[in-house]
Amino acid sequence: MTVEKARRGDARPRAFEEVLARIEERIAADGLTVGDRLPGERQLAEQLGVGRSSVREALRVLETLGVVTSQVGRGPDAGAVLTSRPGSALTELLRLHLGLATLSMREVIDTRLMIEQWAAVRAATAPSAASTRTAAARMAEAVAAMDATRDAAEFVEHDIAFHLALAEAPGNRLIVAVMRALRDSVRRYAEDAVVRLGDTGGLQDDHRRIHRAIEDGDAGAAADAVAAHLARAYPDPARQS
Amino acid sequence: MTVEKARRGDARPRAFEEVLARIEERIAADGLTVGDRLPGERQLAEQLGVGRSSVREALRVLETLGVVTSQVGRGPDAGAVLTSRPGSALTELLRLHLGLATLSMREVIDTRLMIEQWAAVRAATAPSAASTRTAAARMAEAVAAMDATRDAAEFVEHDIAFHLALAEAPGNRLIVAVMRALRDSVRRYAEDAVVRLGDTGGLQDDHRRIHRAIEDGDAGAAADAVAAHLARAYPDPARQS
DNA sequence: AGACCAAATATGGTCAGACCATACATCCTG
DNA sequence: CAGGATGTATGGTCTGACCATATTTGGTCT
Repeated sequence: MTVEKARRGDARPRAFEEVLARIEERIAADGLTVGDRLPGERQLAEQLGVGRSSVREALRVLETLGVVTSQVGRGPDAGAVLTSRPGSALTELLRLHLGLATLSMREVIDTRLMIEQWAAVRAATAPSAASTRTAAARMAEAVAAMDATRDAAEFVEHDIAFHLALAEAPGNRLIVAVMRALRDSVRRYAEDAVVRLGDTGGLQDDHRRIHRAIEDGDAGAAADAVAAHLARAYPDPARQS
Repeated sequence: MTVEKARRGDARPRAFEEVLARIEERIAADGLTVGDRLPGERQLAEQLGVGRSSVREALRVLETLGVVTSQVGRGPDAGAVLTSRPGSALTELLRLHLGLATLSMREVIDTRLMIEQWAAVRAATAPSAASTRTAAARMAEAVAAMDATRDAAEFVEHDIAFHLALAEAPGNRLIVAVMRALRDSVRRYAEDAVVRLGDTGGLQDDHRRIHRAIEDGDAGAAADAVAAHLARAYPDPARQS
């Protein structure tokens, strides 16, 4: 039968969605901000005329999205507190969709290349900005730390710090959050890459080249250095440049 | 029994998190993919030795992250089905964090600039690739549709289509998902921008310039055109270039 | 046979109530 | 006044029940 099941994707109002909307309204109306507390689950349920389980599902969604965290017990810190962790949600998102093969590693690597090139160009364009200075200092520290270790896992940790510092240079929290999620989701892959390469000297040369280009304010060189680095660490079989 | 009391900030293992992990394992082990069904809530609860409410909270998380959708009723399509919608989660994430002032509009606009420049350069570098051809055609359509309307809301709809087509040119689903979320979260802001500008001729000139640069394979011109376009649509008071 | 309608059933959605574990608040004792 | 015992508010979890929905099943009528 060629019957279209049609409209089943449409509005099916669920109680927890209503709760979600009401909580959002409340946040906006009361001007709640990070650190403020929401009413207790039982109280919310009564106020909104729903069961406590529906309230809990709504809070679970907010927690997943990094907007609240829940603490048990009693006192000022107990209950659902507004927070701000866009990063954990992004990380979960990437991890799960990578697992489902909805996203490929190549797409993740390409996205990293986009972000890091952008950040490097921005940083090199404003080499004396405060955020660039901080980032450059942390990048230098990370390079030194990578020099000082022979352990692959430790090397990767400092490598992550290096690239995260780079992404933080332009001072865009959204991009930092995305970058952090990307790095977390490819952490294991990165270790494999280090082990496979064996010699980390080439990677360190790249790191120094990136750092120097930013210090010199040479945006073009910075972009090239980042591209060369990612091409070395994650060679793309499909693209031969 | 290994008693670790778990200090305050440590992992507080919750039943639904265990369920989440087990479902993930199951997806990986059974090689489940988009379209496959998970067992029913009651069955899962029994298998995992937890209450149904805990299973439901786990499923709510997965639904929030765009990994499953739930359908009521009976039959092959009922129950929790694996899907792939990273976009809706990203949109919610951005909307909520913009509401909480965790992210600023400027950061969102800057991220858009990054993505669109990257996409334009990629497209211009491979002007004859299939994905670029498709994208260019849709961009041309969108430009024509914008020419044909005087309604701000309708203009914005086609404008979104134009920019989304641009982002899709390189064929990276992750970046497309991010771009879609960004556009959705600034939709209202975009309408205001159009109304404020009054004349959409300049925007259309930009659109044509972007499209032409891609057709001509001129990566530099494409990047410049995108930057000029976003600077016109969302002037940055802090940056005077 | 076929078409149509009614009952059975599987599924998610929701609620109410109970109980536990936790962690601060309060009170009582010495 | 210090320190422990008790109280209590909070989230976490389970159970059981019922509802709404949508398919499946089976029976009945034409």
